[in-house]
Amino acid sequence: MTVSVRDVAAAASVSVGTVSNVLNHPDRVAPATVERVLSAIERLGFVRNDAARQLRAGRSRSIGLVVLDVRNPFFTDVARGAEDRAAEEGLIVLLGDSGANGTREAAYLDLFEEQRVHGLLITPLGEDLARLERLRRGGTPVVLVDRQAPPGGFSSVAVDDVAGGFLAVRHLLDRGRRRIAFVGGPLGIRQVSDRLEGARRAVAEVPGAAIEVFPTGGLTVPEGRTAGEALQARTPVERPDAVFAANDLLAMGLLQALILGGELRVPEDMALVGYDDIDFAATAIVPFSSIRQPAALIGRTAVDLLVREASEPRQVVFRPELVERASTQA
Amino acid sequence: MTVSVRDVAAAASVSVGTVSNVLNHPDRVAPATVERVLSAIERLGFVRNDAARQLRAGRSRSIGLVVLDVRNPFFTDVARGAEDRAAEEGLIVLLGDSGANGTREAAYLDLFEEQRVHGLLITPLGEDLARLERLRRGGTPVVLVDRQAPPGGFSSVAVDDVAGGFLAVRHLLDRGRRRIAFVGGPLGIRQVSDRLEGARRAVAEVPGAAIEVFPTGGLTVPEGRTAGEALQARTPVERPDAVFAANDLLAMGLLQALILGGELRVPEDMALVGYDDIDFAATAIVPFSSIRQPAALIGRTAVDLLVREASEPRQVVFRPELVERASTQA
DNA sequence: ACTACGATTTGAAACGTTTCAATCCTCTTC
DNA sequence: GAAGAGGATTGAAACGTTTCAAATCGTAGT
Repeated sequence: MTVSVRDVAAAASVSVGTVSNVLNHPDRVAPATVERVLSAIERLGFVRNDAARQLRAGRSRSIGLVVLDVRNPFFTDVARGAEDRAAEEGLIVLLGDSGANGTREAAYLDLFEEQRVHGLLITPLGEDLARLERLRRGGTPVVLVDRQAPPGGFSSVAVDDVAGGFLAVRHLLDRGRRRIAFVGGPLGIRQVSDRLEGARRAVAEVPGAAIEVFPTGGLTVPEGRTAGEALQARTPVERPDAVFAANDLLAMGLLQALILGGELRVPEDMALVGYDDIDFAATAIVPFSSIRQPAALIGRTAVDLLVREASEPRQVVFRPELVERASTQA
Repeated sequence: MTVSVRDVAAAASVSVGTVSNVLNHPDRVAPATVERVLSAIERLGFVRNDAARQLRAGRSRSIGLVVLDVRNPFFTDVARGAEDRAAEEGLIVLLGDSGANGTREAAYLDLFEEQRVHGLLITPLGEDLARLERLRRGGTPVVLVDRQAPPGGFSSVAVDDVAGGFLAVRHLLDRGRRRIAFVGGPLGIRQVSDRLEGARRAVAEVPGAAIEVFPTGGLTVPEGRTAGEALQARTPVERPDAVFAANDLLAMGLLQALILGGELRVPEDMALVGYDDIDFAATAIVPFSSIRQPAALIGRTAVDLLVREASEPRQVVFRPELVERASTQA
């Protein structure tokens, strides 16, 4: 049925070894022979079988990337950065979406392990890194994405989420707000708890400031909307005067509930800061302030570390920065 | 180095054939033996080598999906739908991003062909389907996504883009607008030219209405911004009073240029309709009207057709619908 | 006790590639 | 004209799995 290297060899009157050499080491083959083999390949419509190639090589040329949510523009930007860098190395990226779900995460890890991926990029869900540790020991380089690893262990590329949370809430306090709401969850996700930690520190520095946590079940627009309705329902005296959302999707949902659904004004009644600075933040119904992370660069760097992993694990940490917009104007 | 089926066989004192049967046809093996093999697998940390598996099987369990732009939420929604349906069939989706670039599209096709994917889902770039036709004849089912195929050829799942364009512009005309701008491009992309075609038909039905095309180099936010600046620069008398953007990312860019960058009001000075109805349209600085397409359902259906492709190619066409928002209020 | 039959298990072949030691040529060089 | 160098080519082994015909075992029926 399908054309194999053997058929090509026969058609070009050479051995299979030569055909393989034409494909992989053209310099070792006489130009005239290369020509002849290439034309046979063309004529027969031969297409390399990657499975056989990998089987022989012992390792594939793809790297697995497991993210928390593909629908979050932050992660697609990371993916894009990773793909670009991977392409430079002749590698391709397989994108898996764990949906912040432990079972799906495990399923993708199984899959990538069976595929003998060249390496693994992952935004791990919980604190249990045993599985990843096993993989790493088995010879598959692993890079933690958007999650700082303790030195000496995994390579990692992350943004200082505690600093980011601090930055966000400090900004709200600077604007004179004192009753801060933190919207985000589940707290089991490291990014969320770190951002909250930073927020608390900022609040601790200012006498009279307080923070209240509005936990959510996930980092999505609908969850944000639900939280917004809860805020909305409060009487003016017991209502926070500012919100820090753990990511921009939540912030979007909050805006929907506060402005479209309710009658609150942003920033007058409630200031808002988000996290990630996705493209859509600048064009939101009230363009909102956000903590920017260099998404594409994170992806790019992750692949970088992966390629060098052979030598030695390294931890890279980027600094987040505040982008001010209308949602926190005086 | 790595544990193979042979090692497991030795450890469990059975033949390799039996190990394979435990993995693939447990019912053919005596319960006690299954137990013994499973425990050996556990003990040795055996992981199936997918390359060898595929080599033997002749075909992989993954299906390739090539989209025009992963950063467009419409396509990630399609991907999500496809993944869900694929998971039900025990298949996994490999996501490729052509970036509306012929070279990258070809590269992904090469890759997927070498991987002997189970099937291919693609939003093809141009009109040249010869390559896909060859693939199909070679036994790899192909489903065209978001692009209608002529009956008898490929399976396809699409939305009637001409109808969508018609719907959008008809709505603008109903609102009393007469000078319509169409923002989109390149026109080589079928979706774009179809939507324009529908727009023209709507205009043709109303005496005194005119349409002007503002071509863009792509369907992205920055391209929309550029087009917006061009609109912005017009004097009031020669400026259109409504815009139909070929997709929502363009619409976002237009909003940025018109409102944030300029001094035009939406919808008073310029009404706006987008296409795709991505989640962010409802929360834009001016929530804008858009033509909704059932993205996740499209993905889901595409996999559905793929699985059935063996039997007979089918063409599915969904109807787009208008969602009205503030950008086209009276 | 003998046969037949079904349930288990076995072991070698096959999938299509790459690698590598061995072989074959063709020129140089002395 | 012989020896040697070195480029080009060959062909078999190996990668790890699944399949399938054949072998083995145990048991029920007569």
